Amino acid sequence: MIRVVVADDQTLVRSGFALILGAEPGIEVVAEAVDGAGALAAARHHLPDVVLMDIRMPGMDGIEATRHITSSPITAGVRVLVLTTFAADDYVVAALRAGASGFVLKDTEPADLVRAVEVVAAGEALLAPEVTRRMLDRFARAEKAVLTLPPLTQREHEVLVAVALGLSNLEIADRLVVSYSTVKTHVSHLLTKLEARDRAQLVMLAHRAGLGG
Amino acid sequence: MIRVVVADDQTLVRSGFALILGAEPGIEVVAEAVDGAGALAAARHHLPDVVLMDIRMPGMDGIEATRHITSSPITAGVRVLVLTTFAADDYVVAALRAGASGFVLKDTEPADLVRAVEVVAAGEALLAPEVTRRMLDRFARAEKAVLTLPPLTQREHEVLVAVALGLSNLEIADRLVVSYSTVKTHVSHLLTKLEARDRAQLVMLAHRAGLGG
DNA sequence: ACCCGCCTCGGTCTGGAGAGTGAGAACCCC
DNA sequence: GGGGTTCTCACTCTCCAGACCGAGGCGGGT
Repeated sequence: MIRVVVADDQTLVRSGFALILGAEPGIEVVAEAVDGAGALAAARHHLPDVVLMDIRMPGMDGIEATRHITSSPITAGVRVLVLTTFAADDYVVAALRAGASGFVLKDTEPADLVRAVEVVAAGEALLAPEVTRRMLDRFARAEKAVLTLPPLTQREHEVLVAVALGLSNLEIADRLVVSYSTVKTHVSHLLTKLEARDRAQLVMLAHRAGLGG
Repeated sequence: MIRVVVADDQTLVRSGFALILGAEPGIEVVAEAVDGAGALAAARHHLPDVVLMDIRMPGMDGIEATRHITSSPITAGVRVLVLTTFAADDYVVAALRAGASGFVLKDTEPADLVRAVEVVAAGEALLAPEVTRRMLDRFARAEKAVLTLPPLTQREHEVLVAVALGLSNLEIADRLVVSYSTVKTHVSHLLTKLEARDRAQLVMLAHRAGLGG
């Protein structure tokens, strides 16, 4: 039996979801909440499998409540399924950062809502297709932003990584088991190839290229 | 009518998927391919709505083929739904970077596979629950990884940002309209506070703290 | 009035960074 | 064998980075 808490400030919406879920044989709605604080309290008290959380609520909003639930050891294991009307980017990202396990739109078919609850209760995550598309776009854009480095030799690449870690030439020499002079040669080549002036710019470029975390 | 190309090197698997999809009223399998090159050729020739793409294939693999399909203007609009046995992180990330619109596991129920094809054909994106979970974890980890800096004064913060950009002390002095000596003082304080040895480490720490892009 | 933190500036001194040059060894390709 | 690239190492020289010192102005808090 999947135990669910439904949190939404709009009575009609909340009742509707509770009815839909309650009608399902394997699902039981153990509590309802009208704001974030209530949702948090219900989560702590009932320790449900899933909290169906609206984002826009008076007082503590759904994002904040989600953050508390997912970060508190007391409510560890309680999954949050976020509900919203629009798939606005800011909401999605904020909800994901807050630790939400799912993101579904309010115009979802009842059957899909039930399925989403079941999936999330099983420990999986699920996003509405529109939301997934937006996330993938973000992913793609984030990846395109990285700097592409000119072709570097194997050794130069290793030295660049070491430089990006903040190591001195002497430390790099020790790390790669070569002489101090050799390291300086490689660094000098890197400065030329990457059109950098000093190792500080080298560190910057390496990080922008995704080499240093 | 949704037109689909099925690409998989394993004959049984390929035929199975083609049968499942072909049996659906709204779906038509227009071509099959046994490797990445064949998938790419079929995509260019038939311009299907969806290419069902296996990752592991001889010669050009599914990732590479996906990259070609999504980046070529000829096959613009052709969606790629990636199929795999395991939700290995590297595969997922690589597929997403390559521009895949979906990611489903081979043990998916036939009905869910059909649904995935329909969703992807509609221009949306869809990920298998396990895959979504992994992506969310990545998201969460990427956010948690940022370094928290010790309290810095306003001026120190400005100098740190400038250092992170790769500027020299003289350039920073010009940028902030102060003397060279003043910049050195601030930098020296930064080195002490952040427990860094030189400005290279300062650049690294600044980037890890999310100050430099 | 006093203290304290921040910002400002100047001085000296040491060490490492980086430029520039030359050169030997290993490897691959034609 | 000759030409190319890469990796290796050494030497000189210049210059900035950074440590360390002191000091004045300015604002807030006791």
